[in-house]
Amino acid sequence: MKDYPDKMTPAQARTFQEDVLNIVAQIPRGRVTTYGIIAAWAGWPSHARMVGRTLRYSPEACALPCHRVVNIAGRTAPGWSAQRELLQREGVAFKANGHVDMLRHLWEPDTEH
DNA sequence: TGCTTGACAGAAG
DNA sequence: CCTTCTGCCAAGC
Repeated sequence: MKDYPDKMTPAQARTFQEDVLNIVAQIPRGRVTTYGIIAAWAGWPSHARMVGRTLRYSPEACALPCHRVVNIAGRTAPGWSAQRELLQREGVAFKANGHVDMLRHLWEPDTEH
């Protein structure tokens, strides 16, 4: 038995987007989370790419700390060099390979402070 | 309707 | 560590 639906209805797509933005808004300063984690928390484990799409194309995302979302390897978004500086400004440590130190900064919605 | 594109993830070489 | 490939799935064309 599957624990999640096969496809999103328009209504579910709206909910998904709201949940994504909602979660992103909760990421504490100096912490980061991943696309996959956000997708899973929104109830759609296999929709990590949708999270990226939502942040990329939602006007609301601009007002949120969307720079605190990186991929699971700690790599910042391609074509967005400013993201790294925004994070460093918050005290996020980067490893020698240019990736975020996930072990130190990874944050999950249910582990809030 | 069918093929291509990603702000992804994971495995392989 | 980096590149490439596969699986993933909504959007665009």
